[in-house]
Amino acid sequence: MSLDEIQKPDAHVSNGAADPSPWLTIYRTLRSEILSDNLPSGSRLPSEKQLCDRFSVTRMTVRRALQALQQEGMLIARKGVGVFVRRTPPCYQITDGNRFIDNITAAGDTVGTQTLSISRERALAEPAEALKVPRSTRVIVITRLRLINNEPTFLNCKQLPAALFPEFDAVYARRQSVDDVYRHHGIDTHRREETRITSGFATEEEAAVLGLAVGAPLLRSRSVNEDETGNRIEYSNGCWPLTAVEFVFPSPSENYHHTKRGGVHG
Amino acid sequence: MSLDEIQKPDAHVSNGAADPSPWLTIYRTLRSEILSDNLPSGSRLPSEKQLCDRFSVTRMTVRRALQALQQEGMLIARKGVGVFVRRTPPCYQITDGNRFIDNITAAGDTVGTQTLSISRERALAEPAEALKVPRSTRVIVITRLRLINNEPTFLNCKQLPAALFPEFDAVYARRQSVDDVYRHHGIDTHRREETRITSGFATEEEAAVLGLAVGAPLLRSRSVNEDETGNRIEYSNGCWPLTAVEFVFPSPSENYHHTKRGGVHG
DNA sequence: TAGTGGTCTAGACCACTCG
DNA sequence: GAGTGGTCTAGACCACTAA
Repeated sequence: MSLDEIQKPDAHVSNGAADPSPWLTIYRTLRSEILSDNLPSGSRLPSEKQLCDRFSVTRMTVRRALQALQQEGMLIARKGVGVFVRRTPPCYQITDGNRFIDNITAAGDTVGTQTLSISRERALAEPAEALKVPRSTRVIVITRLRLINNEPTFLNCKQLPAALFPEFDAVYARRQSVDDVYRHHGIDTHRREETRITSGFATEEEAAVLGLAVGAPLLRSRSVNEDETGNRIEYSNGCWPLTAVEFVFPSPSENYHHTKRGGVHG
Repeated sequence: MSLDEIQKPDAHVSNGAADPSPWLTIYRTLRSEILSDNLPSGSRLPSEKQLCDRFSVTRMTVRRALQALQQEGMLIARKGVGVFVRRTPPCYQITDGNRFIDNITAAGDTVGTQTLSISRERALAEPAEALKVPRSTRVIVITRLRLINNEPTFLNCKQLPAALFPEFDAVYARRQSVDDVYRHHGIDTHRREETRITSGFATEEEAAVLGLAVGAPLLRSRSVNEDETGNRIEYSNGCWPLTAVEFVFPSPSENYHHTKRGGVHG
């Protein structure tokens, strides 16, 4: 296998020979029409019935193609309404160590924020461990949806030890900025302590806010921030549509690995 | 997270036999049987026809459930043979900056390697840029499948500037170790310069070697290694089944971010 | 109320694998 | 040749949305 094949973005496409199967033809046709902006972002596709006529197949065959495109995040269906082009998937580069907003705006894109919920809860095992506080410590839980160029692109949920930020609500209500909350409480500087990348599949809620199909694959990021004295101040959990993001991690350290006899480096 | 968490909207009715929808019931049933090891890893499921009888539905309904489980990497179908449980998905932690093998063996797992191909090619634009060599420079392309506990888990393709490793084949043939090739050519130490995490969907080839369904979501990692003098010696491209891996990136730098008025930190 | 997508049925033919 | 999964047909009923 060549590297080209590893990098090939086309998933379902097999040999470029003649029509392998009707649904694959429909898949490829619609996909290229979306990518060529022939079906522009946000536009509504012809109804399934109309697509049946166009391609001379039954609904189940059309739906097979639509389902694959939904899984990839290119289409989103709304029951009783229609099927819509979700986005010509751009891929935003997120460089670890930079602020979210700097990553995006540096490329000329605009960032928006919707605060979905703010609540107080008792920390569960995992966030408690990450924040180095006892379980059931009171935490502020804030869920926000980040929009890039007005497209819902990143769903984020932060947990902050409540004791550290007694005036969270007032400050956040005024500025909608967690950074401002930090500053207000005397934290002028902080750093990312660790980032973890995993993945999964969209729950109903995630799918709804991100405009994805339920069960669509997601990239999940989890990180911990600490202030300059090493206090853990934030546990953050977020998810992206699979195709929407590329994480860039610069050189993790200046340590060199010594090659080992008989070892294998990956 | 998975489709398992889908809640039926009209679940207010108390009759215990309330079926949300047949395919979702089948999905959940099979999924729990796999996770509970009732259907052990590697075992063959009853044929679709048998599942139809068991659940009293038609094949299309059974297949709807099987398709979702294939997409998640829990099942893999082999035409003309049957449907098999792929794995009770473990999640391997890969910490950036460590060697591949150290990451895995530290947790007590075993690592194996299958060399799939070795060839010489001319560098395409992207690897050439990453390696800081002109396009069409001769590179050694080596594709390997890494097995963890005898399960194909990581597909990796490295590109090395051919001029730097004139005796690649002889050394690699002897030891099957890229590290040994480095040492043989006087490179005793090297470091990861950058790592990028993206994702995508399995091509036919990737699906075949990883035992996944075509189009199943993948995590892709791309990295560049350099020697102690800063020469780029390796461009590496790999992919994992979505649920098989968690990437851990420790504190990227000691630089602190100053909170910015009106800024938002993500 | 008309149109949409979500689901399901009961068949069918095919390519593939294996004994 | 028997059994398997992959695909497709031509219907059907439902829940949902919008005019």
